[in-house]
Amino acid sequence: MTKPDNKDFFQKVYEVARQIPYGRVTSYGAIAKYLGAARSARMVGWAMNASEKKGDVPAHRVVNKIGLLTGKHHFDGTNLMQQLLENEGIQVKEHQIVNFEKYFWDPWKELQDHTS
DNA sequence: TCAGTGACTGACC
DNA sequence: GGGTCAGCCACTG
Repeated sequence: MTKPDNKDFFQKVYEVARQIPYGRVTSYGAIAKYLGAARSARMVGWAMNASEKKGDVPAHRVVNKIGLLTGKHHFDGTNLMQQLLENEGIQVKEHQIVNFEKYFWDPWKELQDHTS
C-alpha cells in the first residue's frame, strides 16, 4: 500500500499507452514488462480493451510482439486499426506492421523510469 | 462458486 | 527449427 504503485495495473497501462509517440507502436509484452508483469501480457490486452472504451488511449498503437494487429478484430471497423496506423505513417500489410522494429517503441528503453 | 476464455509471452521438448 | 505447455489476472456464463 505504501508503495508508489498505488495505481491500478490498468491505470498504469493507460499511462504508458498514452505516452506512445505519434507514428510509433509497442507490444503488450513491452508494456507488461515495464510494469513488472511481463507474464501478465494478457492483462495488458484486456486493459487495452477497457481503455479503448475510454478513448483516452491509442490502443491501435499496441500490437503483439511480432507486430501483428491481433486486436484489430476488436475495433469498430474491420480495418480501422490498420487505417489509424497507416494514417500515422506506419505501413501495415496483412494485418502486420512493416518494419516493426523500426516503429517499435520500447517504454522500458524510452522512458527509462525503471532505474531510479 | 467453479470453470472457461482472452488484444500474450517465454520456456521447453 | 517448429510445435506444445504453462503462467498471469480479470471478466463472463
